[in-house]
Amino acid sequence: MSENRLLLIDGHSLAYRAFYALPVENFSTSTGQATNAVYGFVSMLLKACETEQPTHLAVAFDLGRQTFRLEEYGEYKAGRAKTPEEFRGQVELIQDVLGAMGVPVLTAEGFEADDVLATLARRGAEAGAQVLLATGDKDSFQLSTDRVTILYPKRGLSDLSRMTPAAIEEKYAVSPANYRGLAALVGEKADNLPGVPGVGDKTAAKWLASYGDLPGVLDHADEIKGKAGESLRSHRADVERNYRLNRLLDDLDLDFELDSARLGGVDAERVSELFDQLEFRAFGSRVQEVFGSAASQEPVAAAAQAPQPRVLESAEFAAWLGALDTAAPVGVESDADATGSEPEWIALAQGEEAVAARLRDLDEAGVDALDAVLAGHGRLVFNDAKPQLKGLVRAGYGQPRVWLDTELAEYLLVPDQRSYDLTEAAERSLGIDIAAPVPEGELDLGGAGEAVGRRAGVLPRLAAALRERLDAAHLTGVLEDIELPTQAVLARMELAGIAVEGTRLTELVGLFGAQADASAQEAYRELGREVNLGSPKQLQGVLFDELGMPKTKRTKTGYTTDADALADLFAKTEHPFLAHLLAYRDSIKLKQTVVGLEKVVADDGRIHTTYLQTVAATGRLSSKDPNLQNIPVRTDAGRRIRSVFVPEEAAGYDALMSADYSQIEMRILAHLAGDEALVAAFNAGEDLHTFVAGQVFHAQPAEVTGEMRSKVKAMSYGLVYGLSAFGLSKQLRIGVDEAKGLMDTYFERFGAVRDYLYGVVEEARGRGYTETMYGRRRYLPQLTSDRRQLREMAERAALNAPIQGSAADIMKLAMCRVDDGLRAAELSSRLLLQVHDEVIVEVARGEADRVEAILKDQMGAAAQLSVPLDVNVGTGPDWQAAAH
DNA sequence: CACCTAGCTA
DNA sequence: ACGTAGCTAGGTGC
Repeated sequence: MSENRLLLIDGHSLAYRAFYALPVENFSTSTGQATNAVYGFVSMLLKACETEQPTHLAVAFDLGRQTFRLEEYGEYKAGRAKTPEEFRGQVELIQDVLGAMGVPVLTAEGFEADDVLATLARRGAEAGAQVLLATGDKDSFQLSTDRVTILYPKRGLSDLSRMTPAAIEEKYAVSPANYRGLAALVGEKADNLPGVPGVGDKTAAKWLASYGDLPGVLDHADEIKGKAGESLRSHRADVERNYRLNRLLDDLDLDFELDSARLGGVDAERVSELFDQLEFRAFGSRVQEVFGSAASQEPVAAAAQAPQPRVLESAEFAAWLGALDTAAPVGVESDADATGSEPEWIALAQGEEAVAARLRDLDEAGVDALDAVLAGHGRLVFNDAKPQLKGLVRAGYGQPRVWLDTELAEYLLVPDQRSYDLTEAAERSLGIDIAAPVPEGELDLGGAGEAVGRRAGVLPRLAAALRERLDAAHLTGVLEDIELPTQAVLARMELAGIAVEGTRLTELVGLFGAQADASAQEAYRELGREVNLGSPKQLQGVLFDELGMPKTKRTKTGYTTDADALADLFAKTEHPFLAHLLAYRDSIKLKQTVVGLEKVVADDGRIHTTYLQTVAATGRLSSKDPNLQNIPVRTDAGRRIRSVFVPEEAAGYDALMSADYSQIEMRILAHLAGDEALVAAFNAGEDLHTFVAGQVFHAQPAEVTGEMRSKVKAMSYGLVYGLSAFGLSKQLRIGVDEAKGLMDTYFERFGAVRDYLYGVVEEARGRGYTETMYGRRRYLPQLTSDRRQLREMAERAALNAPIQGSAADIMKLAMCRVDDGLRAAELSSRLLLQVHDEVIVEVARGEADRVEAILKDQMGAAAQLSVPLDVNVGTGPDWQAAAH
C-alpha cells in the first residue's frame, strides 16, 4: 500500500464502551483484577486494524476533568455517573499494553482527547495520509472530510460505522461542517449541554439547510415560526454556548511526529507477559500479525476462523454422519429453546467441518443416521445441553449422553459468571466470532440452519480448550461424575413435571383472595380510607406521616415496612391497622403463589419447572418458571398449597414419596471440622440441638428447655452462614452480650468448629478460592479487598461455600444414584423434584417399598462422612402428606 | 424496562 | 455494617 493510513483512537471513550459492553463478571483475572475494558479495547483495536490495515496508529487519552470547556461552563459533563471502581486502573493497563505494542499514547493538559485527535487528524491529512478516527464522541463528525473518516461504534463492540461526509449527510442531512450547528441546537445530554427543547435532528437540519449554517440560523431566529422558533429564541444563549464548546481544537501544540506512530515496534515478549498477567488467551498471534514487522505477515491461523457450515439434504447429511470419526469430539447444537420445544434445525461438527439439517426434512435413513450418532457417539459436545436433550426426546430421539457441556464446564471454572453464552465463550476462548454475518439483502433461506451450524462448529475446539482448563483446575471429575450425570437426570425430571389438581388450585385462589379482600377492607376501615396496601411508599405515608408511628430501619427509598418492622410497630402501638395489613400481606402472597402455579400448568395437567444448573455459585440448583423450591411450608395455609401436588393416578401412580437429608449442613460441618464433640453428638443419635444445648448450657439433655434448644438451633444454623454476635442477638431478641456469651461457650465446647471456620476463610484468602469435598471451586477475590464491607461479605461466603456446596454435591450424587437405582430395577416410579435437601418421587402402584429402599440406601450411601447421613422418607397422596 | 421492596424456600 | 444461596411479584420512576 503506497498511501499512509493513520488510525487514531479515543482511548477513554472506547475503553468506556468496552467496559459497559462486556460484563465485568466474565472478565476478571483469578486475582480479581477486572479486565473487561482492557479485553474489549484490545479486541476492538485488533479488529479495527485487521479491517482498516493502518500503517500508523496513535491513541489519545483524557487527562482528568479539568479542561478549558469546564472552565468556561461549570456544568460541562456534570451529572455523569462517577467512574466505577472496576474501570479505574484498567486505563493504566490499556496504556501498558499499548506501550508494549509500540503505539504512542498522547494526552494534553487542559484539553480533551478529542482535541488531541482533531489536531492529529489535521496534521495527518496535511501530510497526505488517509486518517481514520475511532471515537464514541459524535462531536468528531465535524472533522470528517474526504481524507478523514470517523469510525463510530454501533450497538455492539467491534462493529464500527464508517462516518464519511456522505454517511453523515445521509444520516443527519447536514454537511460535516454543519454537524456542530446541529449538535448545538439539539444539545448533548452526555455532556450536560441542553439544546433547544422540542428541537431534534430533523428540525435542526431543516433550519441549517434554510439559513446555511448556525450563525445564519441565529441571525434569522426572529423569522422562524411556531413553537420551535419561540423555543429557539428563548434558548439562544444555550445554543451559542454549545456551539463554542463543541468545536474541537485542531491546533494544539503537540510534540508528535507521524513517523513515531508507524506500526511495527511491538515488544512481543512484553505483550505476551502482559496478556498472561491479564489471563487473556484468545488473542494468540493476532497482535504479532497486526503490529509485527512486515516480515511476520502470515495469514491468520485457520484455527481462528469459524467453520462455514453446510446445510445438507437428508442423504448427504446421513452420509456425512456415517463418516464421522468415532474417537474425535462432535459438536451438537439445535435450536430447541429453554422450554425444550422440538427443534427445527440440528447441526453437528467435527474438526473443521460443520453441517446442518432441518429435522423434519430427514427421511428414514437420515433419522436413523442421526439417531445412531446421538445414541452411540461417545464424545458429544453441547453448549447448554439440557433444553436440547429435552427437545430431542420430544422429537422422538433417545436422550443422548453428553461427553462435555461447554456451559457446565465454564460454570465449574467460573461459577459466579452471570451468563455462559456460547458467542461470548467462543470469542473469549478461541477468538472466533460466530455472530450472524450481515445479510446481503437476498432472502436467506439457510440462515437459521447456518447460525446453528456456526455454533456447533466451535464446540469441538471449545471443548478441547475447556478440557485443558478443567484438568488444570482438577475439575474434570466434578464435571464427569457430578454435573453431567445430574444434567441427564434433571432433563428427565423436567420432562416428567409434577401433576397438580387444577380445581383445588382454583379453590385456593378464591379462598386466599377472599381472605386478602377481607383483611384489606378491615385495614381500610381502621384507616378511614383506602390505600394501596401493596405500595411500600403509600404505607410509609400512612404509618410515619399520618399515624406518626416511630421510624423503622432505613431503606434506600425511605423506611422499611417489612413484616418484622410491622410486628415491632404493632408491639409498640397496638394499632389494629398493622394487624390487618400483616394478615393482608400473608393472604395476598399465598394467592399470588397459587395464581402463579395456575398459570404454568401445562396441557398434560402437570407443572414442568426448569432447573438451572449454572446459576448458584455454591453448586446448588435453582428452579424457575415456576420456582418449585420455594413453595410455602411453614404455615398451615401455606401447606395447603403443597397438598395440590399429587401423583397422576390415571398414569398408574398412586403416591408421592419425599426423602430428605436430616441436618445435612451441620453433619458436613462436623465432618469437615473433624470436631469430636459434634461428631459424637451425631453418632449418639440423639436430638442434635438438644445435645448441643446441653453442652452449651452445661446441662443434662433431660434438663434442656425448649428455649435453650431453639437458641442453640438458631446459632448452629447461623454459624454456617457466618452469623455475628450482633446478628444472633437480633434474631433471638436478646442482648449482644448474651449472644456473644452464647457463641463463646459454643466455641469452647466445639473448638474444632471455630478453628475450621477460621481456617477455611484464611485458606481461601491465600489461594483465592474455596473448595467443596469434591473439589468444586468458588473464587472470592474480594477476600483481600480493602473495603471492609466487601471483604466481610466475601468471608461469610467463603465460610458457607464449602458447606452449602458439599451438601449440593452430595445431593446431586444422590439423585444420580436414585435415578440409576430406579431405572436399573426397571421401576416406573420416577424422580420429579429436588428442593436442596429433599427429593420428591412419583411412586407407581405397588412400587412403594422398593422405592423407599432405593431412596434410603442410595441417598445414605452418596457420601462417606465421619457422621451418618440420615435420610427421612415419607409417603402420601400429595406432597404435603408425603412430608413427615 | 430497570430497580426496589417484599416474601417464600433450604 | 452486622446470615448463605436462590426466584417472583407488584410498585415506581425513567
